[in-house]
Amino acid sequence: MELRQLRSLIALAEADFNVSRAAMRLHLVQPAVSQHLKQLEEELGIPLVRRHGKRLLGLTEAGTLVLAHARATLAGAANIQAIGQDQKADRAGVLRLATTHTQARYVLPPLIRRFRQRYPEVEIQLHQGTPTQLVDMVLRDAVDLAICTEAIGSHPDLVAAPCYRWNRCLVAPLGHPILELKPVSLERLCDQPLVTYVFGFTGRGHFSDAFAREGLKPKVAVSAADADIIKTYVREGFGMGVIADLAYDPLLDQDLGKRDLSHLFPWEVTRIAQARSKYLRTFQRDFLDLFQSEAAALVRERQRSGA
Amino acid sequence: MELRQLRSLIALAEADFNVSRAAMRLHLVQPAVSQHLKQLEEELGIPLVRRHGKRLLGLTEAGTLVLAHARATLAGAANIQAIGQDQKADRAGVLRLATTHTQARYVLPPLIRRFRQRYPEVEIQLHQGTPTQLVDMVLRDAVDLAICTEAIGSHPDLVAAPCYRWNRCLVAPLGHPILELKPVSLERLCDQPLVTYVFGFTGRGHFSDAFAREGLKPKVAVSAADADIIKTYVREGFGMGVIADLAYDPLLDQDLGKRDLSHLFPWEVTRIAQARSKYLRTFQRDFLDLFQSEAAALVRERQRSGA
DNA sequence: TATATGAAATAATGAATTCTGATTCTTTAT
DNA sequence: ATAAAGAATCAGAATTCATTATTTCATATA
Repeated sequence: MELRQLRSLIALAEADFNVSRAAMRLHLVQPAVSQHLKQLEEELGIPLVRRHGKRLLGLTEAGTLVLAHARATLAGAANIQAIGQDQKADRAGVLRLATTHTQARYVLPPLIRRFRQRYPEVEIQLHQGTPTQLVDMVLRDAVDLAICTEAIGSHPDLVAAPCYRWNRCLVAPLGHPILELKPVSLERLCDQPLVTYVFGFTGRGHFSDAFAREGLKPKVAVSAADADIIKTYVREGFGMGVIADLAYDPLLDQDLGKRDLSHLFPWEVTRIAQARSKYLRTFQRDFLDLFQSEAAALVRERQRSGA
Repeated sequence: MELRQLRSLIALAEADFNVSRAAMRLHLVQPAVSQHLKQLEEELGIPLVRRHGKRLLGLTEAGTLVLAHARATLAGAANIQAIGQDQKADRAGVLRLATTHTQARYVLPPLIRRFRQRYPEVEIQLHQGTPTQLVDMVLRDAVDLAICTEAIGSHPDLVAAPCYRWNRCLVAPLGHPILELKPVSLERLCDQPLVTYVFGFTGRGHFSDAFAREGLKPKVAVSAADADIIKTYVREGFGMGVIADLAYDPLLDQDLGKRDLSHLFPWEVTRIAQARSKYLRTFQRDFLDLFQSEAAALVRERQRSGA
């Protein structure tokens, strides 16, 4: 068994089992990938992909298993490469982060700035996805670190460190009656249409639960994956917005009023996670430390000033 | 980077950095291994082994890191091979168990017998070691499963399933006064010299703790790694023996009297553990299940009848 | 149904690699 | 100082690998 054969299998899976396309990605030629797959199947003695004649359709059951372990194996090889780079005190490299929109937009920028000052030669890649996708990305070693609020923390192959907590706030166009209401209650939130996050995103689970527990049903007019879109629809008059408190920008959102809602919903904890078996390069670990300490301070500061 | 280079590095470490010997183990010739190491160091750009002229002395710091990840990487490759074997419904293979003496001698035999009936073509390897060594063996993928009482269960890269609990009993030559004493107490155990397990073995930690908590200090005359040796010294009159209740054999130990001590010491839990990222072949998983269910029954039965 | 097209397998070639055996060079032990 | 053990070096043979060219096949289209 050779690493290149495993690479071909993975490329194949990521290219929808189009051999030519997989070969392109690997900077190889189509017959090479065909041969790798053939060799692998011959050595293992079992078919890894389902076929119809010459066309590859997908993985067999065994193939799925093998693919997972092929990923783990190559991740091991990548770790070794990383150790080499690291020990050479090479300050160049790539930092692949996966986050949700809220983090990328409202929390990360000042931290990335500081990080870039320290490591100007490191390329920063920001990947986005739903919390579930983020977890998947770290596990598949498609990214180095995931910053995420939900679905993380429990998986046995992840190591997750808590960073800071946040809650929701209500935003509405200035002059909107809800802004005058002294204590905003869950009932009042049900009076008028809401604009908030789509399911599976940024604490939407706990949001819905809070209403369900009281037997209430909010009228969600529009739901979106990120706060910018939500604010846009709020400005357009579709309803009151419920977004993460982090996502209210005192400067840019002066035309929107804000009410804290932390007495109505549970606090969410944002964590930063890595794959357990991942070797983090020095600058990657530095980013993790930076994020854990500075993000916490930053968010606390912002929550105090904005409240 | 090639898998064979990683194999050479590992063989090197396991052959005390004697290149020729490492090559032998790999069925290669000395220059091949030399080259692998050189290639690896060149690709990574860092020295992996410390040298004195041409002699290799040991790993550098980076080398230690790389070695660990090399093991993980090859374990991944081995997993893939195992999947292949398994899916071919190949009933042959190797089951590598690591246990302490007590398990191998008093618990495993009937289970191994049953397992062999089911899988006559599987070779069973019984490795022995201290609990710490056992953990190390599973983590290094030197064995498939470890059966062990201490030091296991907490490590994040292990999955451990509890199987049964046991406690200690006292053994002494027939006619020994302690055998007549109604309730044996910790104080009485301190009256005369004891023969029991060496430290780091089979619950010796909890054994010593129990005395320490009462401010007592037992007179341990002889300590040994396994119950057979302990019983031998008891027969020779060196003192009273304290061994695992499992290790008293009603047939072979008729010349020794037995007293239960489970009111004096905490129960120990024996677990069976595998590396988290390990793919277990069907027969290996079957053994695990067999052990978990049947060993529990067997031990309960033996504890009842012997008590 | 016949045909065209896109895609995978096959085959042959040439380049690169990997292992080996012989040899030289060093270190360590006597 | 000498012998012995062990590691690096080098050249050659064997193998492997990726490539191009070609054939075979599946699917879409007329």
